[in-house]
Amino acid sequence: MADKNQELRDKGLRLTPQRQLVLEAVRSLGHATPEEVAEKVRATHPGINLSTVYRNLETLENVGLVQHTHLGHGGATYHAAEELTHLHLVCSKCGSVGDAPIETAAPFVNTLIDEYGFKTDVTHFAIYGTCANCTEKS
Amino acid sequence: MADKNQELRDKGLRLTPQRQLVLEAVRSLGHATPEEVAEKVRATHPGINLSTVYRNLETLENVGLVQHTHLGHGGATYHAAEELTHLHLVCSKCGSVGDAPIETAAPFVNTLIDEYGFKTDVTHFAIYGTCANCTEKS
DNA sequence: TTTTTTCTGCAAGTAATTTGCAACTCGCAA
DNA sequence: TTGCGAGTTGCAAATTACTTGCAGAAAAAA
Repeated sequence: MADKNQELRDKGLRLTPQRQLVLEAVRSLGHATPEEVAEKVRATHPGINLSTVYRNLETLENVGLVQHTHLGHGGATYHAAEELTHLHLVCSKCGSVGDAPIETAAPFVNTLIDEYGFKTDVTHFAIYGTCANCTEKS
Repeated sequence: MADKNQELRDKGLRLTPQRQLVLEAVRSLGHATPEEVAEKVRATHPGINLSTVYRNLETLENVGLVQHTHLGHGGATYHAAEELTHLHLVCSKCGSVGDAPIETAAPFVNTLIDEYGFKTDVTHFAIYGTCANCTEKS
């Protein structure tokens, strides 16, 4: 607990219960929209305000503890920064979010750098497509 | 002109001036948000309504003449279907949209299919990163 | 031309996120 | 341990981006 306090204070942030709850929620949920984070937090702290969740997600992102990804359809989803070691495979049929190790894209990433000077981090955005499940069904 | 009329009629669509203007705007703009399409169309046809633009983009997408991509930040961008033969390299620093041929990602796409059964079309979403220009500057 | 049916404009409605502001509270400092 | 000041919160209103309902307008078919 002391560590966690430190972790936030080190970034120059105040240690408020709301802030801690938001960070814990993001970490335990893996992938989550702001709405889902709020829901999770409210399970133990009903009074928390949605805009507080939004503000804390932004703040935590600024100090590098969480990051967000656009999984399409306007909604951003957040995850803890330390979990960003995989690609997001989002199924546009069923909406499921799968993972694949980052190495899968390594050659692709290198090609983009070598040929276009474009440095990309494939963990920061979603890869859209159709998952194995949905492919079978159709 | 007769061809273009045919092109829409063949899809079972009515040939309205608004529709034609929206399609032309998408084709001439390359990448564009609904707002930008509306702006372009209004340059020659001030009376056109924004919801008409949205509805036409949706309609045109349904018949396969245009497609949209999520270039992050909630906003969808549209482009003519015939142009969809490249990846979108979006710079998160300067916002510029670059292109790369689809072959660049072919091995990556194949790996996803082979190992995860995940079928993706990399032209449908943006690849985020930092463009060569912005990399130099920093 | 008349009829049928799709489109359009307008206005109101949503959903998701942001912002202004007064009240609050965390952390340092006395 | 108490007090102060800056960072935070809650609330309500504002904004943004898009959607929807509907009546009248205008294509295409008859």
